[in-house]
Amino acid sequence: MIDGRGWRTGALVEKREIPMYYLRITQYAQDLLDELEHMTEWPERVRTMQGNWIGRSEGVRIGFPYELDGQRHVLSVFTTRADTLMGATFCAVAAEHPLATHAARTNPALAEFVEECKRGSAQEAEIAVMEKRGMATGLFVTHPLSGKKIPVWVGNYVLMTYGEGAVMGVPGHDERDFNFAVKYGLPIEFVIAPAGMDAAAFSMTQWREEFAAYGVCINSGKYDGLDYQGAVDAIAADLQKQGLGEKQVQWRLRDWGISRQRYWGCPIPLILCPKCGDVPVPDEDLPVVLPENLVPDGSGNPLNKTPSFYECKCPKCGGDARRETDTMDTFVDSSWYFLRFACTDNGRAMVDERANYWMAVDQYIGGIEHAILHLLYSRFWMRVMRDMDLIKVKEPFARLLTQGMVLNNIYSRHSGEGRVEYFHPDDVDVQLDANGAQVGAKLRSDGQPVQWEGMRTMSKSKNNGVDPTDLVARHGADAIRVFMMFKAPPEDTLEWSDDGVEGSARFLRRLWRMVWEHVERGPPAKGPRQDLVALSPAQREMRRLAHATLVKVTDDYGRRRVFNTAIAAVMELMNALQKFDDTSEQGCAVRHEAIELIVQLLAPIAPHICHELWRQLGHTDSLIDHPWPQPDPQALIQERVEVVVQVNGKLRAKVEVGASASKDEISAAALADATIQKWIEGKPVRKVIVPPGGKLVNVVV
RNA sequence: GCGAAAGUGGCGGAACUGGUAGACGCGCUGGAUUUAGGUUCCAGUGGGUAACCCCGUGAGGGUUCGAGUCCCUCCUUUCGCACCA
Repeated sequence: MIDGRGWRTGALVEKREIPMYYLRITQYAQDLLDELEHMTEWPERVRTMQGNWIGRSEGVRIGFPYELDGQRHVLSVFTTRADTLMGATFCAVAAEHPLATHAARTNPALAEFVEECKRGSAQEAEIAVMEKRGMATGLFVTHPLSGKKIPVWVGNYVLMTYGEGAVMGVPGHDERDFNFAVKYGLPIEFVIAPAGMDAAAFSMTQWREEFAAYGVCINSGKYDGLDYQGAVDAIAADLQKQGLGEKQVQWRLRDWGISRQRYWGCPIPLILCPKCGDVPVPDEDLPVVLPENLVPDGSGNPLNKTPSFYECKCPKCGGDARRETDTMDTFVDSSWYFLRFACTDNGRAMVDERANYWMAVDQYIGGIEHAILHLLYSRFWMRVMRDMDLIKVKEPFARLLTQGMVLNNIYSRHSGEGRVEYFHPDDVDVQLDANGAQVGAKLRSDGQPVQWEGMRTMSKSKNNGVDPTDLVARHGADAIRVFMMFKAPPEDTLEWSDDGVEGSARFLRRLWRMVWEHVERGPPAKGPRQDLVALSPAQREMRRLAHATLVKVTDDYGRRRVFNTAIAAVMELMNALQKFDDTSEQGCAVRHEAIELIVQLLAPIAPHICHELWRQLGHTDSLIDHPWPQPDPQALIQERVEVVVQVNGKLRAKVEVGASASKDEISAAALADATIQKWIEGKPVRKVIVPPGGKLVNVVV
């Protein structure tokens, strides 16, 4: 939608009331919220976002009585700040509220305003930034506690979909109400004294953040002196006595409207009978099958123009009826498709017993953009199926990984008439300065400059997609896997880079060559033989590094679930091993052990190459059947360790001490160091701090 | 606007519990090998400085012996906001 018109047809967009089918997700709000707490294998931020989306708030429903056409009615509002009720100076209702409709009947200006509000956006983001406007209805309601008459306004910021489509206006203690009151000259009353704020600071013209703070009731008659909770409790009790309110839990979550006015979705299996109402399609007539020969012409749902689809008989009374032509939101399908993988061959039921065996999904992967809707709808759908005895589990996804999207460079040229042409990064040569920073880009075919628009999500329209099959053919699937796992943590966006893939391929070639040379040098059939006591310091250090890498990589894969640092650790080990040119029998045995570890550690990332290298190393079993290696505690022991010495928090020297040195020994060694002596010369040493771990000393002078 | 994240060299990122900032890789520079290009190998690579050193994790303040990490204020970017899915 652009400027209130559809971008394709130019048609004016308007809000319209359409009867729709809703799924009552709100009925499960509490359980959907409660269970989040136990879903520890989901990312924290997704759980937080879902919790906020469900949006439980505890407050008070308050009734403002009024008379209309001689009959007594009550305008209901919900508030989390019932303590401010005595400061309510107006009420505001949504444009769709019955009171607004009623008042508009006799008030043309109001009718026009109401119509204007209805034309406005329904999107939360747009409502939030639009100008707050209102108009008096001329109607008044009675304040339930003070008995004062207070005016009812129509506000374009009041949502019909939240609560009952009406709010009380407390300009003294709500910023939105304050601005509204100032704008329209409505009275402002201050009824809360925020802690630590001087009462003289109250202003009738300038909003201050503190006005909304909790505090003690003032100017509130019998409630004066009560704090937030005391006032809420007392006011709720008084309202309840009069039948004009009670404590209530309100949810931000709305019911799920699933009707879509288009034909390429799953049919809603209902028949609309003028006599019997909405009648479900009988089981034996399911599924309802859509015609496949329809072509949308841009003027609404083609099913509405297809009598062969919508004309039918009512299953109850046999009379002429009309089949529902709205179809379902595609989120409906995505809410349970995963269950069907367990029972694809069952054409008689949604699921069968096998789904109970396989569910929940052990590891679900999806983009962060699905953090709320898809993942919440699926959780809801499972609960419904469980309540219908179709399945036994209620949480669909045991562990969730929200992976980042893949980005690539975008290059374009903008022509005069606002047209844009996008060029594939493969067809562009990049110009670099002496540091390797990108300073420009040219199209290879004509040598003329193109504009770089940064790294963005791969898409057809931006012509920056990459076909993985070409790359797999050129470098092998292992190299692509190593690149993708190495480039960034899986949750982060992945910036595509041909050079990066090249680097991963180079790394794997280096590994291949290293194993090859090792195997050539001596028959591994002899097996690794190490006399641990007789290892030289260099051999011992090599062996320590290999086992330390094993510990780190195991932790990264297991507890931390990050792969880029695991691969980096293996690369480090390989770099060290390449410098280790010890060809003695002991040296070869140490190298053999380290190489085997590398092959095993890398196998989850580069399975094909590692499988083959494992066999080259003389094994007859398959690597995938081989148990994960265990570190040798003996190998991890260090005799001497390096200690970093700081003076006033700045790194000044490094000293070596025995691995079992005490704190006193460490600080003595640090203070004895010549460089440190120079730094502390002439200044009294006030403190020497040796934090646990014994890897660092800070000398404070 | 609201909710959720993120911001570290030329680039992607590392630093896990407040303790050596820049691991690892890409790129770049120089050299070796090569008829040449590519490949491979070696060395260097945050900024300033002749050096000692100084400065540096989006900006500004604070806590601490010590802050990329904790606290406060602000800026920017990304995701979501219910009819794109």
